[in-house]
Amino acid sequence: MPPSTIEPHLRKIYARDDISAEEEQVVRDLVSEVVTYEAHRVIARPWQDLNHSTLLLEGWMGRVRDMESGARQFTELTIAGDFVDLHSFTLKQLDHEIVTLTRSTVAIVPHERLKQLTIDHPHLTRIYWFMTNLDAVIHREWMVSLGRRSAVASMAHLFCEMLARLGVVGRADERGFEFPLNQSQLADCLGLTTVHVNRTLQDLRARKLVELRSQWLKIIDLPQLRQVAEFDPSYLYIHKRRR
Amino acid sequence: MPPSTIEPHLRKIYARDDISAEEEQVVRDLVSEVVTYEAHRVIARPWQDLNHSTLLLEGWMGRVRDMESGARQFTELTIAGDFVDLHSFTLKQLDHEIVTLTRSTVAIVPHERLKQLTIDHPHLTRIYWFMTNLDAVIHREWMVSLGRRSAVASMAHLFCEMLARLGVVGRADERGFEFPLNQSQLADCLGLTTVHVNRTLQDLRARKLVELRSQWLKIIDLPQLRQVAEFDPSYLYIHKRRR
DNA sequence: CGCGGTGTTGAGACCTGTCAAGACGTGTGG
DNA sequence: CCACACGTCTTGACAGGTCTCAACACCGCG
Repeated sequence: MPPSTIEPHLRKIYARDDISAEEEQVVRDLVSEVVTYEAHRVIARPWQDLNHSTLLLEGWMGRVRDMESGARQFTELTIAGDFVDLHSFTLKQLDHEIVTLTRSTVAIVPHERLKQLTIDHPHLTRIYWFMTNLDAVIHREWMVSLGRRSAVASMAHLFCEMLARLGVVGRADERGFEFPLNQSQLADCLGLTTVHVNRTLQDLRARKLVELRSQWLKIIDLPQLRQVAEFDPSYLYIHKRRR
Repeated sequence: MPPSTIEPHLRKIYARDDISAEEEQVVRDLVSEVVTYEAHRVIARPWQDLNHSTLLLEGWMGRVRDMESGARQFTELTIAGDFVDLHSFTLKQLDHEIVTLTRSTVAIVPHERLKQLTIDHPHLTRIYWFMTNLDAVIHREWMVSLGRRSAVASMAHLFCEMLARLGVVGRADERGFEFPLNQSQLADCLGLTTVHVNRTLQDLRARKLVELRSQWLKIIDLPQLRQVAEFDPSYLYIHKRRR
């Protein structure tokens, strides 16, 4: 496991904008403490009052909506460098759970410090505002998958998305990446059943696009995978632009 | 048609936080001009550079993702008082189209003024940041519909959502509201086909929950409708809280 | 060695999609 | 005032993707 530092978060920022050395220090000083959680823990429950946001340094976490029927829908997967719940700063309470998918190390960022940031650092404020807007962009892409893509295409799309996002923080290359979700969790991302996820995975494997074994996603034919997914990475806004 | 003013927007704000008289004036001064568009126009295309955001004063607009195959997915419906693309301020370009569903009057808000807002008015900045986070909350609710709800339930849920949101800006009561989408557009919101939307609408009508005729959604049995939808309005954050 | 979690398989049902045709309705032009 | 046209809504028959339920296999771990 790489050391748990704020570097991936800075890489995520620098992929979208430039910040000064002073601003970088402000970002580092947002963190009040660093905590490690075991895998499969619920870190925050819906409608609970929150006074800090959680920046994921290492591991995988997710946002899940639970339904009365027992059905679940993941609404986002978060990886090293992502804020898991930056939106809790303005929302104060979340509409979903925050869970760990693997053992995870996080940095705690008190909302009080974010509030001070909105007073003293308009540029960083715009960058963090951008980051939550980026979450919404990813949400929209998932909506397209859930609403309009076939099971194969949406699964392929998810793999392409994670490859691109993990690439930004140095956690993936074109051979593959660690993918810690089981088939049931994958089903809850894609709006499918476990059984169908299993068959879809076999389909992707039979087509010689990817293989998922023991938490590792092996990419066999990226160009074809992208084509099946109709994947266009533009929506991840991986380019610098003054915000 | 009610007069096109910024009042619905202020109502939307006041439903979530209080602002001072001075701040209210700042909000009013964000607007550089007011424009009216005909129905069924594309107002902004994906990846086009934008230097202003669009605040909807009157009418219905939407955000749509177009796919190569010709399939479409609406990702949000916007009504009087909503910013259609506040997120374009930090994104600079959008990942989707902006279209008018009805004749619409909008206020143009130059990004330059929003940038100045982030420098001079941290509280208003947090409120507008909240507003884009609210869009993301609605996105998550749609993801749940697209991924985990049946056709009947997600349609019922959409009607409940629009009732609640329109209520905030005084455009609906418990008898119903104007609903200008045709069945094909409704299908593109719900991730269904037109044919199935037609049958689902008949289902809701047979159950004596709602009737949709000539652009008017008549609500017959709201408690039952909510139950079918498993609708819980908390996610709309319709309560004041210091942001 | 047994156990719990996870992955795999089969058969059948069901929800939603596809395709195609026809009905309705409103505005327009002759 | 009628005829027509176009968009929209409706219907039927059938196909197909995904779900359900149940059983079984695999595997790491205590």
